[in-house]
Amino acid sequence: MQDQHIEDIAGLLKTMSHPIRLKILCLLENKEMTVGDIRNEVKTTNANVSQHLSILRNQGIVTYRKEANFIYNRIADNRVLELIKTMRKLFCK
Amino acid sequence: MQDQHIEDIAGLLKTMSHPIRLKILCLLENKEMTVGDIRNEVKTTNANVSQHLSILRNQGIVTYRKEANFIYNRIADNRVLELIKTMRKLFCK
DNA sequence: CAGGTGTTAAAGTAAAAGCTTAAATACTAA
DNA sequence: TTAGTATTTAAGCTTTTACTTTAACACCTG
Repeated sequence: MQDQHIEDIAGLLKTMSHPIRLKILCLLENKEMTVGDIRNEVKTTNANVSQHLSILRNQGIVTYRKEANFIYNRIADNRVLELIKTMRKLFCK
Repeated sequence: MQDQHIEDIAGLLKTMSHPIRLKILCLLENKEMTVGDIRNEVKTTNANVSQHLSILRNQGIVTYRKEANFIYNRIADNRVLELIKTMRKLFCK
């Protein structure tokens, strides 16, 4: 594996390696959610959820659409969805 | 996915998310290597490689055997091997 | 426009991670 | 035992990460 791939994948894993962010990704696996929706599932503040979403967006993992004054977040990268599925298969038995 | 699984997987990803550690895991994919072997591939100090190996061992990802005054490291968890293969398929095109 | 809701941004602090250096340990071989 | 090689440990320092709080911004509705 080339060093550039190593760097890229390490960056992705780092982004995914925070429990709150990983949980957000799992929550978004099959649906869109707003910041408020997510905050109801992950016990922390709105601001904190927003900060974690910002990290996920910067990494290109999550994107969103605006509607009224809600922002609906969803996973933007199908490879990440595949990766999550693989991890569930391997580690959730 | 249960919260405990989220925590566990996040911990695993965190361990794998450092470029040096991820590279070590890729190097160990098909063979055993000593600290010195690894240090030749990863440009850093012996002590630093040893510290990263210690983290990988504590996580249960890497194990080792002693022979003379060399220590041969190898991957201990087949699920991690699977995960690396999946990542290569998804992200190294 | 004014008030309310949802989201983001900025600043500060505390905790964790990572690297370097130097010393310590473990083993081999002369 | 002594010297040499391989690896580990510990301490110190710097950088990064994470959370909290507060203020700001965006959009809707009356």
